[in-house]
Amino acid sequence: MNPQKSSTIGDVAAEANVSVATVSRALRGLPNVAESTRRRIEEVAERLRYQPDPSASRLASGKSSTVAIIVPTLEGWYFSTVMAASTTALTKGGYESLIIVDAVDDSAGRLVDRSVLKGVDGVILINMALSDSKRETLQRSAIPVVSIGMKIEGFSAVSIDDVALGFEATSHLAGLGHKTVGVITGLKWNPFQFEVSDRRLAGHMAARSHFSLVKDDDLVVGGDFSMVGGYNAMLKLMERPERPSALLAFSDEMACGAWLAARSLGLSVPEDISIIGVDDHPMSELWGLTTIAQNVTSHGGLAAELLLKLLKESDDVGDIEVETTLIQRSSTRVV
Amino acid sequence: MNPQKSSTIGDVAAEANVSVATVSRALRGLPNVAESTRRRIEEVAERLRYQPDPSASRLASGKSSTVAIIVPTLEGWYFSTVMAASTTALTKGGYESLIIVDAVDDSAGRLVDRSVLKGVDGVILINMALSDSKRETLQRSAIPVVSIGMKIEGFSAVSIDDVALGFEATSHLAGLGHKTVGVITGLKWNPFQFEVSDRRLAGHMAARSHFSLVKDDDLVVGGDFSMVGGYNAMLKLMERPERPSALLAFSDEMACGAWLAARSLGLSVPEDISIIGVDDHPMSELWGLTTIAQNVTSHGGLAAELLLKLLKESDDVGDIEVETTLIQRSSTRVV
DNA sequence: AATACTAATGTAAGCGTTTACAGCACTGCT
DNA sequence: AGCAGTGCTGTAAACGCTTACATTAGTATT
Repeated sequence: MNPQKSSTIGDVAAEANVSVATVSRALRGLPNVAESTRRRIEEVAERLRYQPDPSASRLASGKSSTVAIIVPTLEGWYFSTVMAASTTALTKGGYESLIIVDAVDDSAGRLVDRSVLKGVDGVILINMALSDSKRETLQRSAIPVVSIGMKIEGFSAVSIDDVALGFEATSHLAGLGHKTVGVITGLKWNPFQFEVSDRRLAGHMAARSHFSLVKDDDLVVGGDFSMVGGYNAMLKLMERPERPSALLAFSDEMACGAWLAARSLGLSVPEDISIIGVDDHPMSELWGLTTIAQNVTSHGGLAAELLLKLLKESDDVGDIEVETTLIQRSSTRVV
Repeated sequence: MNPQKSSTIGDVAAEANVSVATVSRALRGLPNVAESTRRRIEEVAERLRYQPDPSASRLASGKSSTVAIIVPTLEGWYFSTVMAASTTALTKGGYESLIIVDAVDDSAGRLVDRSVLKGVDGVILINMALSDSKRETLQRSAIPVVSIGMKIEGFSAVSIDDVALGFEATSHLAGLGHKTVGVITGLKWNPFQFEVSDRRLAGHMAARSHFSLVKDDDLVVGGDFSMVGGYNAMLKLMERPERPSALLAFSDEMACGAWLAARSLGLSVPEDISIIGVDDHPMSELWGLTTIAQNVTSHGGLAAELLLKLLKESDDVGDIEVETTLIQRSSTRVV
């Protein structure tokens, strides 16, 4: 009936005829406890189904063994994949994952408001653009932070060279003879979070000049990193009198959405239009989509490991820049 | 330099010339504290940047304001979507979300092993089949649990009628005149987690008999709820001499993967084969995929709200069965 | 004016750990 | 025999809150 209070370290100590200190040491594998005592304590703990109370450990030790994973949204393949990878690595390292959705337009901001930061040992930021006040709060908290996908002053980061990526993708297209290339960016995605998209666009623009491509403004339209966004963006792009012969989408999901839009307009890929995406989403191979792979899973894992290292050694570990590679499949061809 | 110890409730109390008890009451909005005092305390707290230490609150109050969201995997649209919805609702309700990946093949099982359960006020299970020992552990912990997608004895659940779903999808196909319908299930998905897939299959089988459809065993092949899985399953299905004229895939992602496979074999949808999926994934509209919608987002939200209610009133709230609806688009047609 | 409430605040005992320090029983050395 | 060292264990003070209970002052009731 009464959900019988679960046993505490004291119960175990009493039952095993030792002090709580010894139980604490024994159960955590610390040295200086006789093998025989340890075994006895473990046996008692098992029998009593003793589980240390995390809150009490935290309060006493100051360590929570949990890290906050902060994301602007949970929607879309990118975020869930990175998060999954980070969580897995963190679990392996003995940490729990507290997930926090901190929409940027949420003016208050979960991050600043709540006392979450006092409850975690570290923070992983996934593609989070921080307002100054949030960055400051985070910095002042003095807990290790690693950012994924975006370099943020003062924190370690795992990222790619988005500018180079934009350039490379475009130059692939240019190399195939395309002069008019449309771009679907991620501008709409997050009002305060232009950065990734902007950098890729900067790379594209550089290539545009370098290869003397058509420079019209209406060749760039905003998506939101989703298939639906890509679909709609493509429709808009195709309203142009002179249709682009190639398309660069800043994510594979948008690229596939655009592909579907193209098809709905009666266009074939790559016969009528070449498409290149970014990510190397698992479905891209099925589509035969040419893309710039960025190994999203490893981003998440690397960041977690970086954080784990910071948590242990606490001296600053540098940034990691992950390589991207062009994977040429059948969605792009010479014009 | 020294990450200057952040201020405690004691600091605030001293600065405001009141006792810690009053500060505690004031900051938590409890009654019985004079407006003037409250304002003064709030002002001091603000100035000192005081944030209560969650571990200490938890230890003292016994409530952690966090709930564990337990999933077998984080991969795939379904899980990330449900999780996102739950997290959002929980945040709104003042709870943090601890995410726990408890792969079933992980014999030990995070759930049983670690003292996670002592650190949370509630649990949301997303499509988790529990071993008996895990269910027992959970039950013994006496904390509220709600299960999504699967009814589990002893816990509240938010789910759909998977058997009916399997029947309805099949009868839609049968109604269009199809006699040979292939099925892509989710068997491979999780070795211990056949249940959802099995129930849908049972519904399908019932319809198969009811409508006198072709009954060959090789009309049912296992996918893993992903596009890639659907693609491969479709390839396998099509090795059959007498090809099915219609396909039921237990998720939209698999359906689309199958669609791509069909195309790679030179088949058109729905001319050569009709396809129906399950979920109403956002991309399904773009494809024109006929599907049984199950409003995944609302599942996550409803479950969270159910849990919130349990957390408050603690009397047993019943189960919720969410409606599913057939959405007919252009991927199915008369044979 | 004495009594009974009520509202605001304070006191202090937990909550269940961790950990610095002390203590004790040996062993081995001089 | 005395002493230092070592290995194991116990004592007790934190950790930073919440909360039952006590106290005080002020107001209303008779």
